[in-house]
This record gives sequence, C-alpha cells and structure tokens, in this order.
Amino acid sequence: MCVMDQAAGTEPAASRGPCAAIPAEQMAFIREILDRVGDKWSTLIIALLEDGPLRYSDLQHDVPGISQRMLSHTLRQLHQDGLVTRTAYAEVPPRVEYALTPLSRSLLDIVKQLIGWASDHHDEIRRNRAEAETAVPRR
Amino acid sequence: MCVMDQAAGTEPAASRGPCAAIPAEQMAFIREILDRVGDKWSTLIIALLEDGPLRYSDLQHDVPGISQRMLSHTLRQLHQDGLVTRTAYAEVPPRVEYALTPLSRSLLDIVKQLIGWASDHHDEIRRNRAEAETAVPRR
DNA sequence: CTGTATCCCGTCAGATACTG
DNA sequence: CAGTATCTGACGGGATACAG
Repeated sequence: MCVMDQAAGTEPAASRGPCAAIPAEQMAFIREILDRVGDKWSTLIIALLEDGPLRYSDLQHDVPGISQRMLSHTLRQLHQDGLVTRTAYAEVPPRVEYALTPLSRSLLDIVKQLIGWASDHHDEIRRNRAEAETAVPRR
Repeated sequence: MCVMDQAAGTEPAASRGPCAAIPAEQMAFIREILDRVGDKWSTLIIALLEDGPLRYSDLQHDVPGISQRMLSHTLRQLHQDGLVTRTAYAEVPPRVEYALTPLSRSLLDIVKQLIGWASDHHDEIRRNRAEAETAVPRR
C-alpha cells in the first residue's frame, strides 16, 4: 500500500514494486502544499493564530526573527490560499486582524503534531547530526 | 493554551496575552525541523520508503523531477539526521539501500497525514488562489 | 499602525560532465 | 550503479526607506 495512492484513493497502476508508479501530478501538488506548509514562517503563524485573531504587530512581535517583508508576504500567501482571513477595521490608527479559517484549522491539528514531534525529537536529531559531523572530520 | 508551550511542556512565562512570549529557542528548533521536513524532497522520500528499503536508482525513478544532486544531498541530510539508514553492499555493480529508522517512522505518521491533507484540500486551495488572483487583476 | 518598494546577497536547485 | 564536481540562474529572505 502506497501512501501516495492511499492519500488520493488512486489506483497503484501496478507498474512494478509496491509503491512505484507514483502519479506525477500527485507529487506535484503534494510538493506545492508542502512548499506552503514547509516555508519558513507559515506554520509558525498558523500555530500562533490558534488561540484567536492577532494583529499584524502582534505577529511581528511574537515571531522573533521575521521581517516586515516576510510577514506581509507570508500573510498574503496564506490569505490567497484561504488559510487566514484578513479583517481591516476602518479606524485610526488602522487595525488589521488575521485569523484562521476552517481550512487552516484542519491543518492546525497536523501542524501541532509536527511541532510536538519537533519538540520531542529535536535534541535527538541534533545529536545525530553532531555525531555524523565528527565521523566526517572536515566534510 | 499555546501550542508552543504545550509542545515542549515549558511554562508560558505569562508576559501578555494567551500565547505570547513564545520561547525564541522553541521557534528556532521548530523552524530547524520544519526546514528539514518541509524541504523540497525529504517528505516525499520518507513517504516512499514506507514500504521498505529502496535503492538510489529506485528513488531517482520514483521521484519524478529530482536531480541526482538533490537526491544525493537530501539522502545525505536525512542520513546525518538519523532519519534514514544507508546500507552499501560490497558488490559489483554497487548497490546501496536506504531505509527508514524508528525515528523517521514516528515522523511518517505525520507526513502521511500531511500528504492526505494536501490531497484532500489541494483543489480547494487552488480555487482560492485562483479567485484571489482574479480579484486583484494585475498584482 | 500596517503595510509597500527597493536593493542585495546567500542559498537552492537544475544541467551537465565526470569518477569509483 | 551510485554518486561527486562545477557552473549558473532563480528565488528566498533580510535591511532599509518610504507610504497610506
């Protein structure tokens, strides 16, 4: 059983081996989603929005290393994909709030698992990496 | 309750708001793991290895667009992080097999969920994005 | 406050050629 | 078969300045 096939419910096409013949299209949009989810800031922002709407400045403060450019850019992407809502209040000073959508809430569960996994295993991975480096003295 | 805090079991530090005061270190290694998991090929390779070890050439064939360079690079990264094993057989012609480790198996569940999510929602996202583009005629 | 515009550099990643 | 080496263009992403 191939995870790719299982995922979309397509047939294995039985070319050779257990999981071969991955539908190239499948790959393509998996990669597309992964690029979005796996980009530098998206998951962090989604995780931060779990507890309720946040303003631009909140996010800028809560995500330590992010630049204005990247925050704007990421939010715009997320908004275009329907993963966050953007609500601008006609006030002065202006206020804009970003919030999750049902779509991103369904992603949130997975994102949280990923973050949990990262928290549980990051030191193990760091150790592994350190060992590997000492094993290969100078690259 | 903040997903960040919950993830590592750290205290919220109670600076302001529900989820503020994200431990910057937390962010750092979450991002580190995400960079690995979310990079262009890693998750695909991990998913493909679910059903058993695969050889270099198998992977090259099964991951449509990957170059030799990126396959080598990704496998080396994964190996260094302890996410795949590399077994070289002293034969001719040479044969090298890559397989998952217990560590990456624990990741696999999450990866599969992510792929499943991507499969379920990619057309919705594509539609959202298309709408957003038409709404903003020329960027 | 909430962004956008510009500059700029480092890394990513493909193509191609070569090696054990 | 299983990679490595090198070159190169594209893009991500930071800093800064400016705008609504």
